Amino acid sequence: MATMHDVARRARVSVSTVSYVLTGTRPISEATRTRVLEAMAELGYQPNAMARGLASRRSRIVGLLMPMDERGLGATETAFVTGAAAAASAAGYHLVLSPVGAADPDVVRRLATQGMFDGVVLMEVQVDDGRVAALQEAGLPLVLIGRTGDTTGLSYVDIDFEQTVHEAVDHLVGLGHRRIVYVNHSASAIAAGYGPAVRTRDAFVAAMARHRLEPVMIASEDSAAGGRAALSAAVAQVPDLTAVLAMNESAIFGILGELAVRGRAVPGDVSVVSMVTSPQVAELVHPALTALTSPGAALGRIAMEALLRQLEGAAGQNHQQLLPCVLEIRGSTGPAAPPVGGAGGGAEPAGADPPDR
Amino acid sequence: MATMHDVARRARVSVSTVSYVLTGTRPISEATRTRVLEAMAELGYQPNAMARGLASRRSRIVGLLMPMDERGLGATETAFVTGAAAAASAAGYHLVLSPVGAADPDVVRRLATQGMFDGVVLMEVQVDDGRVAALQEAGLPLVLIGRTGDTTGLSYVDIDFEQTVHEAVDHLVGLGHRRIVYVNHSASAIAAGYGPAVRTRDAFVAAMARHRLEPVMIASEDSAAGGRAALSAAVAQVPDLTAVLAMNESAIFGILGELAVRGRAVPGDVSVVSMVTSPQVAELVHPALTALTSPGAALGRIAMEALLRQLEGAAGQNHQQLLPCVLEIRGSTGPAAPPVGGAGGGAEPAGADPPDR
DNA sequence: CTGAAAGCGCTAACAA
DNA sequence: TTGTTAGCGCTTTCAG
Repeated sequence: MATMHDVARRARVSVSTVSYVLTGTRPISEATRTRVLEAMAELGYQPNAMARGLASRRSRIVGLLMPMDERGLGATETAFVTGAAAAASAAGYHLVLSPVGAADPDVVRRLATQGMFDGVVLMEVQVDDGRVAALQEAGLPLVLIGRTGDTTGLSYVDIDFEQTVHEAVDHLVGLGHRRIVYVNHSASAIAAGYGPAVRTRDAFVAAMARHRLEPVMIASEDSAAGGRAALSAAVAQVPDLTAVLAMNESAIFGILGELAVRGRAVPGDVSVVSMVTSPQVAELVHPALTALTSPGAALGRIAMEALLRQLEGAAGQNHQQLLPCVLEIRGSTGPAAPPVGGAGGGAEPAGADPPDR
Repeated sequence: MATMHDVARRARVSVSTVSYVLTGTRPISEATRTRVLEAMAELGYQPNAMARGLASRRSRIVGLLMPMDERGLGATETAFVTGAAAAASAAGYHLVLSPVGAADPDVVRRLATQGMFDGVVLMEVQVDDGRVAALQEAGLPLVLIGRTGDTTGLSYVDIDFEQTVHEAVDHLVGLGHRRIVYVNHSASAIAAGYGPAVRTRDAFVAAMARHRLEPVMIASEDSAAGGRAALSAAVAQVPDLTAVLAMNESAIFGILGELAVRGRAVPGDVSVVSMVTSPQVAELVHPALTALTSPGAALGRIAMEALLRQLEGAAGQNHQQLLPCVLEIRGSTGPAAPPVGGAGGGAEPAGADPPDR
């Protein structure tokens, strides 16, 4: 490993000159610059990251802090990670993945004071999240994916759940649906103050109220089995429901499976909308799911870019941004079945509706 | 940020003593040790990661190098990442996620010579992968997830594709199936020497030969649409097929969808086995998929542990390990339909099968 | 068992 | 436009 001294000697300049052509923090004559550059190339020189970090107090490492439970990451969270990683990499930063549960702010505090991170992106933020305070106390530049309850003085990027729910409900109501059930995340997630679960719940109530409809919400475990149970509960509570709204990539398949088992055709008898879903997942089933596609990788990228801007430029403004999910109509939604009618549309030419386009 | 000097002063010892209680590289009397520890606690001291790295030439950072194309990661790859991250974190190492295409060994070389990584895990290894050579030249401890063609002198952890395919084929043959079609990854992946695709292809040919059956393989794009096309191609080539073997988490849903559209019941008419699949995915559909469950997170964890052992202990042995996928029989496989029989099982109790449409 | 001091490879004053 | 040099905070000889 060639060092800066080697380069300096070979280019017949001082180390500081070499350093300055590297950092560009002071003017260098074209002649010496090229001499230095040549020397570097000839020696295959690469600046030592640790030495740089120590001397400059900037590691060029950013952290991505995320809880990683046994279940692993869903498609949406994975997209955040890859988006953030790509953005960091593109800007010449390294991205450290740190598994840190929302429950242990102490681990976060330790990480923050080690001087390894120039800044961090915090994922899966809870409405009341101790990690945020720990990070702020450490004075570490910070961007959230998700939001705490009080966001004053914080930078965040999040999905616009309110708008997403409203759009979903409007779509269904526009098709004539009135008995719509919302399948949310688990009761424990809601109780824990998991933002997406809490915000969609509230938005659903509001959206239904706007249409003077009664909001029925069912909590569901994040699994196919949970989805089946949820659908059963939904039908028990609203036997003549015509539409299911869900925000649970894992449960959605159980919901569809249970509908099939019960002989309720999609979308003939029941329309299904999946919120915060990736197109890949939506296309997995037949008919493909009408969905509100999550911004996915874009969210991770935007969060990372906001953080890097904060690191490069002088701190300054907070970046607060909500990204909408975009409605993509596929085959799983259709006009509501006529209010009375026999149970099930068995007589309809089932093959007739040409779902996906 | 308190430094070591502060701690030393407060504990009335020299900096070196503080350092030694931290690293444990030389005996310290119990008395001074506790004095130092107290001083640290009182000051909330955390050793500076960069300074440590510079002085010790060990960053305690390991890299996870992976290609990250637009599509993002599948469930299996995500599991590798989380497994590796957890293992690194548990051992007190930081894990840097670096997106590095198989196509740019130069980027790898640059990363390797920056002195940021104590070692790296390389994912999605191609049979002929320039990154491996780049890493070896840089003298960086290295563990692969996947394998190159020639593995002498290399450490790797990989799925035992040969065994996996044999087990899958044996399962189907044991159920009486003889016309089995294998749906592999895309033709371009196979051509590029993507290990899983190449190895399963060869293993499938061998497994079928062992049973004196003709191996028919169809290449499929990694998408639901690709799966539909693949199933169509399969039926075109083997109209009376009774079983489909697939190793393509994305295509499998298209395959199932197309089977449903063609009125072929699963498993009544056609049995389906999905290889290298996570249980979550297998449970997504109805009937749930008989699958060879991939070791997932375990693979990432084992690879990382092998790397860390290499870093801690004196280099030494290569770790070469193949992990089996375990056969989990669910609802998508059953006895082969009788060799002649009418087209389709129209007379069967239709309620039994899942027609999700 | 403990201290003093020489770096690790770089950045950034300070000085020319 | 360039050189000299004092650190950055720690590890690790070398001495006691």
